[in-house]
Amino acid sequence: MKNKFTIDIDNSINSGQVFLWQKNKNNWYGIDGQNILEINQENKIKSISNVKTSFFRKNDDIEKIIKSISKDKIIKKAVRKYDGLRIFNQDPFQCMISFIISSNSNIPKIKNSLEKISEKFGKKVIFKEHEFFLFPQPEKIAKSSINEIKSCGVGYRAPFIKEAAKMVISKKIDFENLKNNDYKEAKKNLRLIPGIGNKVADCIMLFSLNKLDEFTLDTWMIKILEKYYSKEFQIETKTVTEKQYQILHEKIVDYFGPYCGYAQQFLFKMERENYEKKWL
DNA sequence: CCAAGGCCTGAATG
DNA sequence: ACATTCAGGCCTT
Repeated sequence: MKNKFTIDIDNSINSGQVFLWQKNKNNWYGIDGQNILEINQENKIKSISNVKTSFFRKNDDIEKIIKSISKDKIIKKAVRKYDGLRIFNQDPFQCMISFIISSNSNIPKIKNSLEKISEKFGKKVIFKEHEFFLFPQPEKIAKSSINEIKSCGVGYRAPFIKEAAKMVISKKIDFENLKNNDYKEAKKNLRLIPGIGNKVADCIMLFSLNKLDEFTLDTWMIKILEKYYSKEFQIETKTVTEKQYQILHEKIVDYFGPYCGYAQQFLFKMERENYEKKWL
């Protein structure tokens, strides 16, 4: 019997937030930084480190969150249809690299690139009789050459990736600080990293820095706003400019409230399924 | 402040 | 087959 506290693992993994996951028979296996997670059919979670993980955000009061974001028919429908969809709390470094790679790309390709990066630079480990590669540490990527990084299929993003890793090592970017920063401050800092603009910063903040009060405005979310929310949020320019992004974002946070990140995830999932887009 | 064009790559499209 | 387009953007002009 399904209830509000049951996580729908398949839908949550296949919602554009994580990429290094694979299903083997009935179990899901995923890389999260230096950890590997296994989820079986009964939603039992095991990790290679046996350290308690907050990956599944079980402390979120999901009932309260759902109530809070359920402002209209559209979002209510999405919430109902994708009942167990949850946001994960990822390793920030892996999340940051993932979304730098995501720009101007698509899910299968992002996954492919991240797998190559893990294989090339990450530590090989055996877990549950399967071979995995952990996500590489920042140091490893920072001292690699641009061409080595390029060989993972990331193209022009290679120098961004290297610089991002260097900024983490030098503490110009400190994830623990960013977690304590508010939305605006964290975003300002993240955007110092090359390859991280509005959209990428928003993803990193929602998926790894506990910023539930963000709403990512990628092409899909814009499409959704135009389709279902044209009265509430008018988009004035052809492409969403810096200024427009800010104005729109503020309006949306006003509308959906402090947990609007969840609203984004439900709407995104719904619309992508409508278009039958590919997942992992 | 806004619009336009280039950028790696590979899957999809014609 | 082979060329062209396009995809969860970013950055520079």
